[in-house]
Amino acid sequence: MKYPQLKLDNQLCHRLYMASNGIARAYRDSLNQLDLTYPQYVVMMALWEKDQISIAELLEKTAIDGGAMTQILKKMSDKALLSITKDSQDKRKRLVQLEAKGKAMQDQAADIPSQIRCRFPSINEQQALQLIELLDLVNSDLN
Amino acid sequence: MKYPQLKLDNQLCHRLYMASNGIARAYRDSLNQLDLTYPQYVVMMALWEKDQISIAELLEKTAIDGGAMTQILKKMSDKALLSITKDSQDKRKRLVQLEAKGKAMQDQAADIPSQIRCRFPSINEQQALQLIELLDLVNSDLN
DNA sequence: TGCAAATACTTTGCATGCAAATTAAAATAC
DNA sequence: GTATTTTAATTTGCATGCAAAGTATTTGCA
Repeated sequence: MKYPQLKLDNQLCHRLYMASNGIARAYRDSLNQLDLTYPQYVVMMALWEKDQISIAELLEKTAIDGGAMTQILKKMSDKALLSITKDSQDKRKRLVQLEAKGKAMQDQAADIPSQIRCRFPSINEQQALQLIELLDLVNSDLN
Repeated sequence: MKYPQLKLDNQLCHRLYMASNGIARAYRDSLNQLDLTYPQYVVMMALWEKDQISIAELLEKTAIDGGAMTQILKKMSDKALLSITKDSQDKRKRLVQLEAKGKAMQDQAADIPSQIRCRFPSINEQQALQLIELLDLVNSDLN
């Protein structure tokens, strides 16, 4: 190997790629029971925290792509999880609010985090917190 | 908020999601100059390390999806970066080998890692290594 | 030997992630 | 006050990631 810096073993990004895909895969069984994809679950978490927010605010909280968000919200609206209304103050904005079904789903989702946690026996609490801390540093550098 | 475990701020997975997408985005400028996407770059790194490997071996090293790999290799083959031949021993297998253009690209790619590294001024070397260590633990639990 | 099971890939259909173009409405500029 | 710019979303086209189905070979086992 001519350039050690090009070895896959030395790539932080490749590890993030594998971890991100792998964890999303780990969520799949739990989320299938709620008929949610991972990005849709993220939208639900954002709305459970704060309902009645604009799409722009939802984009900021979730870091989901804007183009994808339009499609995601349409599907979630079709599933009666939420509804979208025009903001009467600023007609460019649209407001997202949870419907009854979406609100009720929160109780069913409450167990998911611990289910996922069980999938990572090699990581103790301290390491999980450390990982979060380091990822926050990474993300802070991404603009 | 009824369930603190559902807060976005407490989600390791969401941070991984943001970091993975964000870093891949950070690679984009550099990779555009080589006319490569990030997964294609990963394939190149795998082949620079070890040429003449089967698609199965490439899948294992890169952790790219099998269905996607077929398409990715086709595009890379169209770009004359590599070629694919049938294994004469086992006709189910196909072997991937770098073409001249793909081999030459390694020199141009050699600067990419340091370019990316500069995008993360908040992370020192020790933290980068620690992050790699923790991600390896995560990935080891993802079998 | 003969055939079911496993392997190595490919194909298909759906759900994003992303960049770029587009539309509509509000904010600013002059 | 109208033109220009900015902001909020949607649309479009392309590249995966993923599950499931399909194809071609090779193994394994009776």
